[in-house]
Amino acid sequence: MDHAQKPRVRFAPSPTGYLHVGGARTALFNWLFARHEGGTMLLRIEDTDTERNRPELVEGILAGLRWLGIEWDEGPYFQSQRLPLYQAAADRLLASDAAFSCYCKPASYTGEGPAMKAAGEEAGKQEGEGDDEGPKTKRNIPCPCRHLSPAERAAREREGIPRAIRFRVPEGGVTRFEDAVFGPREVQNAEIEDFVLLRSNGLPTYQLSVVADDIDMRITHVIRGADHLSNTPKQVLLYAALGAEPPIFAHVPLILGPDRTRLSKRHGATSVSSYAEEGLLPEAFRNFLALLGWSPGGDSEYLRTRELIEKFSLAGVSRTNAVFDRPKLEWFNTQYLQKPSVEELLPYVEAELKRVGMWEGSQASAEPAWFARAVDLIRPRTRFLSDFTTWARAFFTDDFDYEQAAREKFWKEDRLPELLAKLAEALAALPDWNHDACDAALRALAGAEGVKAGLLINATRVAIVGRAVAPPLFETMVILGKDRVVARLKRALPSITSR
RNA sequence: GGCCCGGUGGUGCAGUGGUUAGCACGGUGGCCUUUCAAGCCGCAAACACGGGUUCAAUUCCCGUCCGGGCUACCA
Repeated sequence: MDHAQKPRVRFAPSPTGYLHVGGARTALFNWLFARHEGGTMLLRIEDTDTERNRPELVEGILAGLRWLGIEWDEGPYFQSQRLPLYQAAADRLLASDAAFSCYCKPASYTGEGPAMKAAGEEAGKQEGEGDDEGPKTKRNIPCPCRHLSPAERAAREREGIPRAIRFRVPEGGVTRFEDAVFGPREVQNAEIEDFVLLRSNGLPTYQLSVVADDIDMRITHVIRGADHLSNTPKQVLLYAALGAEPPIFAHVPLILGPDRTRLSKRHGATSVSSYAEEGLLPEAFRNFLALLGWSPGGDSEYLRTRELIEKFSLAGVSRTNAVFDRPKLEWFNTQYLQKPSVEELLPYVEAELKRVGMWEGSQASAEPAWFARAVDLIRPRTRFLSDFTTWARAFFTDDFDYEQAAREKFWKEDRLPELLAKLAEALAALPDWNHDACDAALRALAGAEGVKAGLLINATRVAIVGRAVAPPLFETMVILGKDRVVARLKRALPSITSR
């Protein structure tokens, strides 16, 4: 039955930090794939490292996914609540001699402490700890416990030495698998060390828990960052030892900072939540992220989510690391601020107005139709949601001020107070309040006074919205209404004089 | 250090054993225009380098360089 073959994928973050853009992109690819294939997406929290795990961060990760609009069909599952499964898997491996007990002190049998290269430290992850004393070379010295006799093992058990469980990697041969992105892969088993499955505290390591869970949850496609590519052979070995068929692996390229090094804090905002706070539209962020390491082919890059889902395929995933390009992200945001229907945008603008306390009791909240017209008028000039409450503030509240640069640019002319006072009078006398009437009244005044219409237009704009950059004047006047325009014109006079 | 992956304008992606090497962002010039955007039109800008293989390499192979990943009782 093919309905039984529907793909099952998962996003499996570890709560050691917030949801960062790399994780978000991985989640997005899984989600797009699942939706495209009509499959199932699960969420699994990989919290088996009690040292680094911060339970309180889980909510933030979920919030980030929700903001992005990535919904999961199952979960979240917590590995910390599934420990018996891993224990059982370890027991089976021990029983079949595919694993063995190790009594070494952590890392004591290898060459030495961290012999990592300078570049490896950069991620700024944890404390550098060990100093540059240790040997620069580190060989994969096999763990001596691999060959312990039953008697020796029993002796150690009697002594109560803590033990970890390690996988017994086959002596020779090669391990192969096919990666949907990187193609056929082949690794000499001799290159793989006897990795730890179960720590001495009884908790599983990533290698064990990820495989045990992916088997148990019937995951068909493992779509994850390419940083996991090198460890995949270990997992393939585990699948075999556990008698399970491995899933299809698809490793997606990493996201780098502008300097082509791993994206990190010093490259600026890397958490999804910071983009939410900044006033980006989730769909814009999704569109941007989708194109990092994936190409739909074709010329257009502005792809609504439904199109992304339609077009997504693992075949289009690139093997080259991608650089996070902030300017392009902003471009996408302006696209999503301007192209979709106003109705789609309204909820976001409403939320933004509420966020800064400009919603309650406003015309925007009282008159939905007016609100829609105002947003439609303002949005062509916005780049962020926050623009609605910053430069477009005067559309929603009388409490605004005059931008200094605007005053200097358009309030130079000495006659302005006099002219604007006359304009206020003329406008107040208008029987009908519409674009053409306002336009005619202003131009008539300009003609009569012998000044260019532009002078009045620009000065008036600053007077009624406080900004040099704003929507076309007469449309703005119509939205604001006669009373407000006249009042604001009069209110501005003293400020112009005192310029 | 060892093992592995990658390398097309500044950036994200297309693409091909023979192409005027395509699109988008950004940059730049112009049009439009009451401001500023948007929009439209144009311009500059790339196959990392060195060897091969081949009639022909951006494309296939090797090396170098550069970048990245893994090499944890982290994920």
